Amino acid sequence: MANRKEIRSEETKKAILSAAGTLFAAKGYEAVTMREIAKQANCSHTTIYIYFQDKESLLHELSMPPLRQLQQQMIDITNHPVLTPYQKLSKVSQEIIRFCLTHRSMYSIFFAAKAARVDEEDPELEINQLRNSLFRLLGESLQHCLKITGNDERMLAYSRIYFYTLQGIIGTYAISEEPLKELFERVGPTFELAVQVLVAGFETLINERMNEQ
Amino acid sequence: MANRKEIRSEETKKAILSAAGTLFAAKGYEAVTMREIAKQANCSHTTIYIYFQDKESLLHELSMPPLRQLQQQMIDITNHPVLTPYQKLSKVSQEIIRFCLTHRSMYSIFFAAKAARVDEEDPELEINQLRNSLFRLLGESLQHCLKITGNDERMLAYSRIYFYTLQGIIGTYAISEEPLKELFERVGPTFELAVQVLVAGFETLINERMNEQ
Amino acid sequence: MANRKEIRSEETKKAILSAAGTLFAAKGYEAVTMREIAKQANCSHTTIYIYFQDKESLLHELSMPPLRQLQQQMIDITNHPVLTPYQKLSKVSQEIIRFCLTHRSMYSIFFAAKAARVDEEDPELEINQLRNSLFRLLGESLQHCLKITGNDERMLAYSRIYFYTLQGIIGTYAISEEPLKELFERVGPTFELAVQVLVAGFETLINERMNEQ
Amino acid sequence: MANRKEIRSEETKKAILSAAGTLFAAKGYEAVTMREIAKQANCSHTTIYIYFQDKESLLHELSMPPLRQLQQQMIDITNHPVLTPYQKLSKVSQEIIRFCLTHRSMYSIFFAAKAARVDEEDPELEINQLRNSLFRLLGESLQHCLKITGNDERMLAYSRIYFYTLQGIIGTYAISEEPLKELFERVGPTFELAVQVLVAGFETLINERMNEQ
DNA sequence: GATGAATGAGCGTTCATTCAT
DNA sequence: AATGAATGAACGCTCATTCAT
Repeated sequence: MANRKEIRSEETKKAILSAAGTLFAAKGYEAVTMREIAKQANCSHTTIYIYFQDKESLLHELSMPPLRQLQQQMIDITNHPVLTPYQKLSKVSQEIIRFCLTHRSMYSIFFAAKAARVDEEDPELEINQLRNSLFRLLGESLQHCLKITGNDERMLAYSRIYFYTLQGIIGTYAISEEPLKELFERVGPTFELAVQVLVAGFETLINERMNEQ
Repeated sequence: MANRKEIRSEETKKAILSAAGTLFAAKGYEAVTMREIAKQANCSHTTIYIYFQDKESLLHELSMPPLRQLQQQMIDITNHPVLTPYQKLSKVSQEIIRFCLTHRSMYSIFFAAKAARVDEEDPELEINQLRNSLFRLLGESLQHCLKITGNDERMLAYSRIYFYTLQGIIGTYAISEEPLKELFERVGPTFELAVQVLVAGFETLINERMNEQ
Repeated sequence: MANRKEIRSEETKKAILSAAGTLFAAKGYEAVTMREIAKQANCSHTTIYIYFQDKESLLHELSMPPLRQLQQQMIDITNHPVLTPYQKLSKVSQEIIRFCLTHRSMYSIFFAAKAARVDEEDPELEINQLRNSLFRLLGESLQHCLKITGNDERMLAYSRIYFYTLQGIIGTYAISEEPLKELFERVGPTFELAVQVLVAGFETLINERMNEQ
Repeated sequence: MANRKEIRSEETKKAILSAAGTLFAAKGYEAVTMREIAKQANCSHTTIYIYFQDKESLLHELSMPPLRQLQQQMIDITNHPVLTPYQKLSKVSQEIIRFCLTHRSMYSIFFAAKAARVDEEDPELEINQLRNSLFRLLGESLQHCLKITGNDERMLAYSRIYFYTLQGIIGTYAISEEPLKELFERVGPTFELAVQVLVAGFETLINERMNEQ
């Protein structure tokens, strides 16, 4: 029965993705071998090549669903009826941080400029679209929070600075082996404080500038 | 003439260092092979072993002199008789950023936690000492700027946040291929603005807290 | 058919073992490279790593079965109901010689003191156990033949001398390229004569000593 | 002055030979590198190639003088006016053993069949001549001791057996790291006993055979 | 669809040896 | 005569990938 086979096939693919995800997260992309993935997925290493073109494709495909999930979370927060703009920005930021540290090995795909492989087709475009969408959402969230209208250079600079700090938080802990839970207990409040500091700083500068004029 | 030989030899060594530096910066230490370095340095891969004990030594030798230079610059700025604490912090930060982006790949050596391998000897210790010294200098500079005395938890959190942003700036551009000069013309002012924002933010929070009490 | 594949696989493994055995015997373990073995086995050098963990494992796997066989032969001879002690000693000695010259290079594994690396695990232990067992069997055989009871210093010296001669026979011909059959036709009787000479010599000294007392 | 230079040159060569001798003896031929030899000889590793064609030549040249010395010792013992034939055989054997264990790494040159490199010229011949001479001296010494006249097959077999035991003694301890002095204190008497046993054995067989006839 | 067998390219490193001076 | 610089070949080994079934 074709149906039976399809189900079985889909299961294998999922097993591979799951194994790869776990291993990439645990040891980093480079340090994981195809045979390791195969062993954890309970299949032959050659089987992986039936479903995925190569190792990199695996990583790619692996990163799409959680990215989409993150996107949805960010949209949900953005559209939340009750939260204040600041709360939205803070929550969105926390989600991004949490996501990136949960998928340590993959975050490089969408945060690193290199990820944009230009020689690829639709799937490649999709990940770039997604990435751009996330950045836009974050930028808008910041903009709402700062109550700035228009997309002037100043806003661009603020967005960048905000992004730097986020990137720095993620980069600092992406390589650590500390379990996520402990990590957040230890420095999670500092992450929230960082948002507070940045927003306060932005506002101070905005006010100063208004007074100057 | 022995001189001629020595010059030639020195040139080869420099060519190797230069090639290694460029490649490490471009692709990261792990991803670069000795043969690649040799090809770029226009020599045999075995020649590298005449001048350097192994791949790691190459990286080490490559990173120590600029690190020492950076340390000196930071000390000079810190001890400057005229500059205000804020100016010192800003300048020190700019130097760190400039240094890390000049030596893109190597910054991982002292910014990445991994570098601190305790089972090594003096040379390894030296790099760790240097690193600690740099962090301390930066932390003190921030502390002076914020006029906080004592080393409480709040100061630690602020230091961390400050560090995140720096790390983020560096991480964001470390992988880009953009020439340093252009890069600084384009976003250098944003880096300065980032310091301004952070300091303003810290001060706002400090004041709020004082008013609360 | 899975069978077809299995057979092919088994053939490859055997080809590798055979090639390795021949080469080790001809040139000695250290002097043989994996690529040489592969070439002689008509496969890629990487293929060897499919069947054997590393070079040492190859040697190990190559030497265990014949060693076990030798042990069994020695036990069988020792327990033989009809043979005289002298005949047993002679036969046991011949088997050891024949074995070592059949597996020329590998004899170094258990005759060379180096083999006894204590930092290894079970497999390594097994080969050491085997070796000890062989030596014990040989020693006991000599002791029965000489009708010496107790394990005094004299017996130890005699055992050593007996062992030297055996080792000398093996060492002399281990490096020769002469086919085994021809070799035994040519000097096999001399090997038997050597046992005769040694036993006669031992007995003479034993008698002399008894008369002295 | 040519003389001055020649002396200096000769000194360098001697230094190299001395260094190589020490190192070969200590670590074995294969494990010693040309650079090591050069360092110990206080010269550049390229200098070695001025005096010796390659590494193997070094070993070769190194083995000639001690071999000649051994030959002289054996001749002296053989021609000794007072010693009995048995004493001569025993002494000659002890000298061979002592020599081989003193020059552990080199003994393979003249005891191993491989040493006879056929593609070489006079020097090669010399070492072979020497080797043959040593074997002849030993054989004659044994023959005198056994009082056998003529060179029949039986004598050849006895010579072989005697040689096996010597070879075995040397082979057994050539690979050990035990200092020579300790070694001889520990098992030197056993070496003498071996000669005793063999001679006694030979004599027993000779007598038996005479009685048979 | 799935797999075991097999491979070529490549890794860091070492070495004896040659070249230019 | 002597040397530092430089090299090619080779080492054991790993890996992602392809082939034949």
